[in-house]
Amino acid sequence: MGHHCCSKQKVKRGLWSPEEDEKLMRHITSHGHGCWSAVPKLAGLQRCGKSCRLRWINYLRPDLKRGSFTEQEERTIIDVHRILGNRWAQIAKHLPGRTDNEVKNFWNSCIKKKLIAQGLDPNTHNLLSLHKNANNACNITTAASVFSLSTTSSTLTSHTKLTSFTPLPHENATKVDGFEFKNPKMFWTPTQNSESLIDFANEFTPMNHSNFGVVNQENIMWGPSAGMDQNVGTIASQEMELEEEAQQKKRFEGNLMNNNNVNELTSMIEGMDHSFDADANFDFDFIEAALVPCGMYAGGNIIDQLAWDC
DNA sequence: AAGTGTGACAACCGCCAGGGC
DNA sequence: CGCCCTGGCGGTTGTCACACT
Repeated sequence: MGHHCCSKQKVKRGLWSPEEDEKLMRHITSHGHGCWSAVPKLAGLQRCGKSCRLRWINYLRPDLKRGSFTEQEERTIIDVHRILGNRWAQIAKHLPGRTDNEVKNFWNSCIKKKLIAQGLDPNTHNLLSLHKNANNACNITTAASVFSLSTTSSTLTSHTKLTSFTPLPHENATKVDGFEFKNPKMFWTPTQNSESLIDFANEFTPMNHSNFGVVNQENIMWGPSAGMDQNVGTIASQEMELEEEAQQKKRFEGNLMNNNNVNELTSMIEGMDHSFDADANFDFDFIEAALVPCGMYAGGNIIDQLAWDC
């Protein structure tokens, strides 16, 4: 079944030949693509305009990065997917030179299996057995993010929800609420209203400023900073909400997450002595002091940052 | 050597939103 | 307003090379 743009013409389908690539490449480099539906005729191709567009975007474009994904790119995909879900085009924007199709294929053929092998649900990034065995000690052998965030909206300020956490591998385990946390670098403390960590996780919203995120060797995530979004849950008018969003957006500009500063931050944190203390409130001054030199702290968090990219 | 299974990558399909008329 | 066209997106299928039996 042809598309609107090519229904009247006899169109070729399937894999592109080197000759077709050459024609398309020559046409676009000298004339630009303009209206894609006009490209096949102008370039002398018996193809649908849509097919030409796809071929250019996914294969012929000169700024494409070739070769396999690096470990760093893989981490980025996992981290962003945890937050955005299957929004491949958005995820690809965090990987210069990679296309949404490429990211999607890589996810489906590779990352998905790795996560499952690690005992993680690739859709939610939760532990596969987390809900079934909420009262049992939870042991895993592979490092993963300590917790993950999922969203139901692109405006995460009012919808971000902490949904799960994952223990880290270490011989010195600490049990809290039946869960075995191993070698925690940092810890958030349950509120007085939380009967268990699960409750806490389910209750977590950006309004709970006193609670905080966790770090392991690979991933860092953290909750909103103290002093911001205090009124997110009670904003009365739409104007106020829009104003709040505009201010946040301004704060986050130019402060994109990347693995370099994540690694830098991780090494800084690991260099400090922060022993696990389930009763203590998280030391906000510490995290702020660590984040500012890395250029990652702008009164917001990674999650919001990503949301604004949508 | 031939058949079969599998994984990676390429391409297509249907849906949707936005813009022009 | 509805209709049509277009580009963008995500899910899915097709293709091919390679490994295995």
